[in-house]
Amino acid sequence: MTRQEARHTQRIPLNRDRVLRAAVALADATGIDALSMRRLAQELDVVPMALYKHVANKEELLDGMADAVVGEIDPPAAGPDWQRVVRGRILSARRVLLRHPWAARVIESRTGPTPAVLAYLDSMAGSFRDGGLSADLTHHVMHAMGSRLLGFSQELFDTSGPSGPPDPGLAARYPHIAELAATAAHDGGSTVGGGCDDQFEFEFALDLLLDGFESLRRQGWTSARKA
Amino acid sequence: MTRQEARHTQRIPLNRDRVLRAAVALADATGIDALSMRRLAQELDVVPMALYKHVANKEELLDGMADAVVGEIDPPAAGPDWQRVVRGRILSARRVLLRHPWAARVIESRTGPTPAVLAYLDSMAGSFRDGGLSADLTHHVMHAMGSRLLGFSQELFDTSGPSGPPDPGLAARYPHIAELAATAAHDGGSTVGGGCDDQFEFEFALDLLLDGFESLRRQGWTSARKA
DNA sequence: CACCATAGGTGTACGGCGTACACTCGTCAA
DNA sequence: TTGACGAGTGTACGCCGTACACCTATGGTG
Repeated sequence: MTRQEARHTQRIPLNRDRVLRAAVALADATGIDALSMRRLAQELDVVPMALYKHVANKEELLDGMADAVVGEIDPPAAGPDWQRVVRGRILSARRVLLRHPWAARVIESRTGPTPAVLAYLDSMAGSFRDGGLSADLTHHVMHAMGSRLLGFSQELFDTSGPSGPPDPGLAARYPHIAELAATAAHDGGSTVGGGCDDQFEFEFALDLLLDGFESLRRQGWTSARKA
Repeated sequence: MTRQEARHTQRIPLNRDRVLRAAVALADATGIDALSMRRLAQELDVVPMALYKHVANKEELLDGMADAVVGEIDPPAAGPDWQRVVRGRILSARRVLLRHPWAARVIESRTGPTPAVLAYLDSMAGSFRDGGLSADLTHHVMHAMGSRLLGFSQELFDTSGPSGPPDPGLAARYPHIAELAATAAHDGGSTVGGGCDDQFEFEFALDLLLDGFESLRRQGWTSARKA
């Protein structure tokens, strides 16, 4: 077998899809900060510049990765109860985001919305409208949800991790936070170590918002502002 | 005047505070992406490595910048109505964040909470507790607020910018979004161009959440979960 | 068949980044 | 006088994204 034949048989040609797949896998495995064009090329057994035949630049690569992730979200389930429909889909989005922890930051960093995100938001707006919310209310509701629509928990800092024993000095400086941490500590649930039950917190906020929206819908809320 | 005297008189010695101040100013002026150690050093008329006598590395510089910004938030006003107190402080935080548009991303990207952020959160937790919310409820409420506590609007994409005339093809592909954009377009308010009234949207979501919290407080809500 | 345009992969190179490390030099205590 | 020390310097290394010129196999056209 000549070298050319060997190369011929073993090497499937690159294409945009394979590049994006590999990028997502690499980000999953090593984190978004470790994702460089050079590293990705190496993973694909190719010289870095080869990637540029399939994506214009790194920004476009990130766009494609964001779209790939958003495309993993389940389609909306049918049903008469709009809160259930929306809730279910958002929790699906959250599961996707948990599979790809880097994705939240990437999606947020896109300057404009990518097609898949637009499609998702459009479909989500449709769910609200189908549920009987006015266009006016739906608009503000979508804003109020913000990135929570895509399952971001948008915590201020990462509550996971080792966390270890609480710093005693910290309790003195930040008494209220210490008190909160104490209440969180002595209930079991899905939180084994020290942290909070992120899933509970997410659903708590989500349901609070959805209930608020439904209440506004029932009372025929309309934005009072006009020129 | 000798060269030494000239140097002596014109050059105030660097210190951590001056470095942080300059970094914030530079980020305000040119954006966070344009902030590099080299560029910052140049701004301070100093060689890049000089900065490392005052900050350990770039991450610590960003930590310091985050703390500086959070430190600009007004202290809590006193008052019997906890919703007013919290609301006022969050709107102050939002004003600060609008002055430093890069700050949201920087704060979010910190791996652990910085001291100023901790102090802010602690004080905020205190406001909830003073308002009569239980430690339990306060805990979940803080999570539900998430980064909104610091005034992040956490929109999915930037609604500012030129935006221009709406793409007609876009309306066909995303009919619900087009409908929402239409409702947003034909009301005046503080939105002159095409975009939404971000301040209205922010306060809408904020008040919805605060009202929800107060409602839970009144009905003596407690998290039902236990081991 | 000969030809050549084209698409995909290569190699080299540039400018920018964060920062390690060894240095100089002015100040000040002993 | 000396010697430690803190602040600023200079050089260098290994990353990064990517412009640009190049090679080469492929496939349509005369």
